[in-house]
Amino acid sequence: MPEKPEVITVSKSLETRILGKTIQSCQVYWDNCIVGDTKQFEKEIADQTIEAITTRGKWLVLFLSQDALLIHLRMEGKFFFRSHEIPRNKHEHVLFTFTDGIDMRFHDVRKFGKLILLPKNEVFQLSPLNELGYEYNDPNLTVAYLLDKFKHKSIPIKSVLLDQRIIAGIGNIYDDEILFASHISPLQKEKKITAEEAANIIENTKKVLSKAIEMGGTTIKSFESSEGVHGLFQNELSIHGRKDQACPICGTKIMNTKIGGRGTYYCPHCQK
DNA sequence: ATAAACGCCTGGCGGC
DNA sequence: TGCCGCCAGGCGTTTA
Repeated sequence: MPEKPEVITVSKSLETRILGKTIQSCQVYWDNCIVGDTKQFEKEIADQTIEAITTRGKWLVLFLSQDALLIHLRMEGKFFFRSHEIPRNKHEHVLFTFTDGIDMRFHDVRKFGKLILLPKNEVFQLSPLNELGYEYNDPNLTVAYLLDKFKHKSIPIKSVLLDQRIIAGIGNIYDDEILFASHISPLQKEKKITAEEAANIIENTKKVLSKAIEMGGTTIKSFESSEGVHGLFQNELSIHGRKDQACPICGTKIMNTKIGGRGTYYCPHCQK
């Protein structure tokens, strides 16, 4: 499930493939992945050139001649590049055909991904980007900010880190890794988090995500970057996916449970 | 007002 | 071997 590091990997990959290219036409084969009117989307995006690519939270932001194209990969969204002559795979739901005859194809088995076309000059002030919290490396992400956000609620810290309105870009895998590195139980209620623990969370959020970005993200079955290049961070995961294995610090058997409906891995000895 | 539950989706897996 | 039911899981929507 692409989180910030995987989205950045895809973004870099797209830069090398499509920057400066012009979209000749666009065909949508699954209406529900387009937010707004599909026919309008197809018509509007034609003849626009890809000028820049960035990310905000887990969103890919493609700056075009007139508009910004926002893409959320959700669970299994990815891009493939194919000559326009090659028949469409059943999971390829949107085909962007460039003027050089190459398609960029949005492939999404689970059909959870979303694409939105918005005016580019105000894209960060509009929904959904204006609802996102700070990026993992934003200097505004401080202990005071987190404690203020935590103050009135009583949900587990695990669920708080998944709340994109507070910190944008953390998903289920890095959430477990950040809490393990911080020695905090995912079940800990957020309002009981101390200033020292909040500082740990911030520090480890930066550490874990930076390292993962450096390594190209985590390759699991549902993530593959657009050129088929795989990330390497899966070899660095300390806790996520290691049910019944020994904790790398104390050797205690790693627990797997559900918190807020999400599969959660933690060490019951190291994480209090 | 907040929080839990549901719905969207399909491939893969365990059980029989 | 084949079929069935269940699960994963981000996030918007609905219900409690």
